[in-house]
Amino acid sequence: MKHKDGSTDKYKDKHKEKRKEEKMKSLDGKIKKEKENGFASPPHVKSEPEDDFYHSPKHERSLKRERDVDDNDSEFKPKKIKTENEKKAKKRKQDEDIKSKKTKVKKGEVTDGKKKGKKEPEEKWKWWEEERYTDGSKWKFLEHKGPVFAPPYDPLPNQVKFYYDGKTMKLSPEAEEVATFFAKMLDHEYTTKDIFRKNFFKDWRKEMNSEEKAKITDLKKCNFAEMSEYFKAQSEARKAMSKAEKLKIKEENERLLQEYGFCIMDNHKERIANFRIEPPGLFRGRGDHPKMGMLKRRIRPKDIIVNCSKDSKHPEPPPGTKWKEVRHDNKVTWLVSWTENIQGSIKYIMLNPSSRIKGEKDWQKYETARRLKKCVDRIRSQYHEDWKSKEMRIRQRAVALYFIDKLALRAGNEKEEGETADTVGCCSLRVEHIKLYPEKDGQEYVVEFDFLGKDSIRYYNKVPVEKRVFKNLQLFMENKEPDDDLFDRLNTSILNKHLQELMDGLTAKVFRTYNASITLQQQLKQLTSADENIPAKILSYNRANRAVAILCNHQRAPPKTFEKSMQNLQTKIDAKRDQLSDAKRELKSAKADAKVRRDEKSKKAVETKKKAVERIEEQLMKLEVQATDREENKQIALGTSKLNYLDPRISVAWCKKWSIPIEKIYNKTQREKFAWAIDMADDDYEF
DNA sequence: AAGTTGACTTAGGACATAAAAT
DNA sequence: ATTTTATGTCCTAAGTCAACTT
Repeated sequence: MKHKDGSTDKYKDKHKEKRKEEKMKSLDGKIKKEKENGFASPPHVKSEPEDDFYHSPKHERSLKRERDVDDNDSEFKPKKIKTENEKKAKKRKQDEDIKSKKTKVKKGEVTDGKKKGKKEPEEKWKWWEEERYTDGSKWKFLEHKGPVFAPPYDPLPNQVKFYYDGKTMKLSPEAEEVATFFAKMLDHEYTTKDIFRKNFFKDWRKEMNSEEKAKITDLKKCNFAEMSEYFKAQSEARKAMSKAEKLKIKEENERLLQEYGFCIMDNHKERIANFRIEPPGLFRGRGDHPKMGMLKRRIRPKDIIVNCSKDSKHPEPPPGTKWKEVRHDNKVTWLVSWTENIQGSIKYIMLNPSSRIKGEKDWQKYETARRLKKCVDRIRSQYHEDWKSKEMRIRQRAVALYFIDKLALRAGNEKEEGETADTVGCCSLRVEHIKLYPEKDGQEYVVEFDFLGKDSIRYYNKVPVEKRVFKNLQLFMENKEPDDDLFDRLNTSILNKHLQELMDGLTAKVFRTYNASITLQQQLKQLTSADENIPAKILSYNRANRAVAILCNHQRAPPKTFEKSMQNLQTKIDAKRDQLSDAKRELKSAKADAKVRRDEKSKKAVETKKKAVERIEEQLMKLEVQATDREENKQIALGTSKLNYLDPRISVAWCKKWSIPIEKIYNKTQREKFAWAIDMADDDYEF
C-alpha cells in the first residue's frame, strides 16, 4: 500500500489467515481477570462512567448513579434496601435467597402460574433504587435449571421416501435428519445458490455412512420432494389443530417457561431471555455469506458450560449425560454457554432485558451518551482542527470520527475474509465505497457512500461535507486501488483509544446512541404541537422516531403485502371521502330547510348533521394519517432504535408532558424493559 | 503491534397471536 | 365465524469492544 507521506506500513491487513474451524479450547475453569465495567471502580477515584469524568465541581456526586445529571440530582436518594457488595454478601446462603425471594418476588408464578395471561399483580422490584456492585462482580448468587435442549430427531414415517437418481433410498437416521433440514428449505431461493448447495452437500456427506457416501455423490440427483410435501402437510395439520390441542401445546410451553425460564439472581427471580438451546439446522447467514448451507450441529449436554453460584442448587444434566463444565464465575452475566460450530464463537444464555443486570447496563449506556452531550462541542472542534494535522493518521482519525458523528456510522472492525459476508463500517471503509463529487446537484463537495453494513444492509447516502474533509478524502484515496482501505492508518482500536482519552467511557458507538437520542429529543420538540389530538401527536412521535431510524439506517424489507394493504387503505379513504361529501350535502340541505322552516326540529337536524360531518372528517383524517405513517414507514424499521438507541426517559417525559398514555408508545415488553425509565423520568426530563 | 478470544449489544426476519374487517 | 392485517415474540446472526496472548 502506498502512502502519500511516504510511510510504508499499515495498521491493518485485510488478508488475514483464516480462523481455524475449531477454535482452541479456552482455559477451562480459569476465572477471567476482572473487567472494567463501570460498576467495579471505587466511586471517587476513577470511572463511575456515567457521571464522574465531567462532573462539575459544584455538584458532588453521590456514590451511586444519579438520576439526572442536569437537574436536581440532590433529591435522588436510592434507598439502601440491600447493601451487599462486601464480604457479607459472600456469606449469604442459598436458603436465605429462597426465603427472601418468596417475600420479595411474586407469588403468582411460583404457585399459581397457570394459563393466566395476567402476569404479576405484585409490586415490582425497583432495582434502580438500590446500590450497584462496586467490586466488579455481577452477582453474588445465581441459581437456575439449565437449558432446554432441542427435541431429539423424529425420524420420517416409512412411506415418506427419498429418491436418489430416481430410485428410492432409505437413509440412515443421521443422514436423514440433515436431509430434512434441506427439504424444509426447498422453497427458499437460497437452496438454489451454489455456495449454499456446496456447503450443505459437503456437511451432509459427513453425516452419511459409508454406503450412503459412496452412493450419493451429486446433490442434483437428490429428490427431497416427498419430504418437503410431508413437512408442508405437517405444518398445515398444525394450523388446523383443534382448540384443545393448541391449548395443550400452549400449556406445555408455559410449563417449560415456568420451570426453565427463570433464575434466581441475588434474591430476585429474573426472566431468562433464551433458555432454549438453538436447534440444529442449516446455517443461513445474512447477505452473501460464504458459509451459508453449512450444518449447524446439534448441541448436547457435553457441549454445555453451566455457570451458577457454588452454593446454589446446580442444574442437572439430562439422565445419562454430563455437562462439559460447571463453573462459578460471578464476573460474567451468563448462565449457560456453548461453542457454535460455524464460526467457532461462543453462544450464551443470558437474562431478559427486564432484568436488573441488563437494565443497569442499559441505563449506564444512556448516561455515558449524556456525558458525551456535555463535551461533544469540544470534541467536534478538536476533530475539525485535526483535519489540518501534519500526520496522516491523525487526519484519518479525524475524518473517520466526523463520519461516525455526523452520519452515525458504526465503528467498523476488521473481519476475516472468507469467514463472513463482506460488510464494512467506518474504519473498514474501502476506496470503492465512496465517490467524490466536487459538485453535485447544486451542492459542493459531495461524498457518495454506497456500501453494505451490518447484516448486509445497504448504506447509500450523498452528503455535502466541509472542503477540508473533501480534500482529505482525495488525499486518502490517492494511488489506491478500489479494494484498498480508505483509512489505512486507522482501525477501531486506535480510534477507541483516542476516544477514551477525550472522555472516560467514550467509544465509537456512544456517538450513535448520543446522536439518536438527541435527535429524538429535538424532533419531538419540533414536531409536537400542543393543539393536536392524540393520534396526531403519536404521528409526530413516530416521525421523530423515524428521523432517528433513518439516521441510523435501520431498514426493513417492505412487508410482503405492502402494496396491497396500501391500496386497501386508499380504497377506504376514497369511500370515506364520498361519505363526507354526502354528509356535507345533507348538512347543506338541512340548513336550507332550517332557514325556511325556522323551527326547533329542523335546527336540531342541522346540529345532528353537523356532528356527523365532523365525525366523518375526523375519521378521514385518521385514515389519512395512517396512510401517511405507513407509507413513510415502508422500508424503515422503528423498533431497533426504540429498543437500543433512544433514551427511554425522553419518550416517558414526552408522554407525561402531553398526557399520552405510555402504552401508546411502549408495548408490554417494552414497558418491562424500560420500567426504570418509566418510574424515574418526569415530564421535564432532559437528555 | 497484531492477533485472538470472550462477553456483551444490536439487528432484521420468521413465526405466532391478537385485533380488525368482512 | 372466518379471513385478513397488524402487532408482538422469538430467534439467532452480526456487530462492538476490551482483555489477553503472541
